[in-house]
Amino acid sequence: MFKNNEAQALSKSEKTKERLYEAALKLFTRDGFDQSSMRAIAKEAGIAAGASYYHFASKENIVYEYYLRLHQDHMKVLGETLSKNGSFEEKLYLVVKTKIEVALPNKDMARALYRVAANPESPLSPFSEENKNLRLEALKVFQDVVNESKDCFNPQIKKFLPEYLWLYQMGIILFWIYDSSENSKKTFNLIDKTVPLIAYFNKQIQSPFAVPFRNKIISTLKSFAPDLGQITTPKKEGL
Amino acid sequence: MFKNNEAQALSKSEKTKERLYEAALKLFTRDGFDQSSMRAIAKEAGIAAGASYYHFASKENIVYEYYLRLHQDHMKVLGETLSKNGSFEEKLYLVVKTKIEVALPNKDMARALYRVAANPESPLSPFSEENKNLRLEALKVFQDVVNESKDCFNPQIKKFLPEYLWLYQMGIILFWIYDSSENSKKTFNLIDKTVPLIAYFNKQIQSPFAVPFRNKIISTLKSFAPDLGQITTPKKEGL
DNA sequence: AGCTTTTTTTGAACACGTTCAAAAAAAGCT
DNA sequence: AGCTTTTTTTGAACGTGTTCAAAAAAAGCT
Repeated sequence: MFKNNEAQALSKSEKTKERLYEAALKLFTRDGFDQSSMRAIAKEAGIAAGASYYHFASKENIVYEYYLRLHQDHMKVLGETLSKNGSFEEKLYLVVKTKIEVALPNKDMARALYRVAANPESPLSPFSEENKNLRLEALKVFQDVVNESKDCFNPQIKKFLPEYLWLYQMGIILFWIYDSSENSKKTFNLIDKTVPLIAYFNKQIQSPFAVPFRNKIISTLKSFAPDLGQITTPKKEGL
Repeated sequence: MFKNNEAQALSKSEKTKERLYEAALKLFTRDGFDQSSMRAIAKEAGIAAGASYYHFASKENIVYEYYLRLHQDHMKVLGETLSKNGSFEEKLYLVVKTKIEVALPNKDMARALYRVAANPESPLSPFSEENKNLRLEALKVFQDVVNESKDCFNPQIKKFLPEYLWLYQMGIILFWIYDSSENSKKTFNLIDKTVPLIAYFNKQIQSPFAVPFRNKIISTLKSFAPDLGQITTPKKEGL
């Protein structure tokens, strides 16, 4: 039944899967997601169309694979450069900037991904139950940004901040997808401006003058924290 | 060539279109957007599948028709209740709340719409060139909210505020689409909390103490005003 | 009424994503 | 080696959104 270690047992299949993934990436990049058919991708990889579905559950799942690897690449880049000693602002800036930089080479894939993301019923949505683990993974980075920086945070805000920073990053990515400026200049400009704004806002809100405003914000944050560990998308909903 | 008034000339065709639209709405509501085939919709309307494409350019275009009517309904509701005399907060609250209320009966359509919205290449995207007019229409409401209220605004902020309020509304709708709470309770709760927050934030920022912060914000708003009259989505983009 | 032009409908066809029973290949076992 | 079981591939088939030439219906015109 169960043979030795799985990694080895699957290695033959993994090879074909890798070939398929690379063929898909090539065609997606060249012709776009919609314009690349599964038949063409399979042909490029040298297998029959039907075989693709042995390796990927769907066409969108190939994009999901891209999503996973993107995250891994991001982690790798951060592992090298995200030092333990930096301000909140510096760290947040680094995380979000590198996220875009890593995704940059294939905007079309990112677009396909966000089309899926916008469909709450899709199991590939970043908010779906199936993606809980990856979401929690991504959240860890922002927990690090908040907890391991030398800045001070209101304890209540500190609790929710990572989840909202994740949402902020989602917003930046969405902006980037729509951004047709040269080299995504506008997106990087937006990051350059909003990260300091967030940091500044956070500092200002610590002032005694800001107490009532801060309380309002805390109250709102509390009610609507994305609660990334618990989000589930409705399978069906009547009327 | 051109006969009398167009409205009358098209009336026969419009009738079939209306039948088709209602059949689509019925099936979408009952079975969902993806689960309703064009063949089934056409059958329900009593015509051949091919004929549907004489009336609607695509399946998604039916959703777009829904989008248009939603806006008209919203305008109708606002026309009755959005008085010229109200605070910024009251007006903003009314606009956003009624927007959701009008859309409420068919969340599935709204979901299908936002799936399209997330695809910048789609001509149906709310950011696309083709939708410029509708976008400007929607913007007018927020211009009214800002200009016709008795509140004071920093002149520079006043200039960009309507476009950002439109984005805010987009965000609320996106939240609503994911919101599976009973009667969309959570979404209304979010509106209840964020509208006062926006109003309060706006008031606070007028204080002399807030000058440096305000300037930072104005600078950012300036650079990234959505500029809703000029957005165009890229047809294709290399690499 | 008869002829022409325009508008609307039809149904077969296309390419697509996906499924699946059957075949082939590989691995495991004695 | 031969047999069994598992893994992987195949290619035909399904239902889908959409297109299009041809047919039908309607409208316009004299």
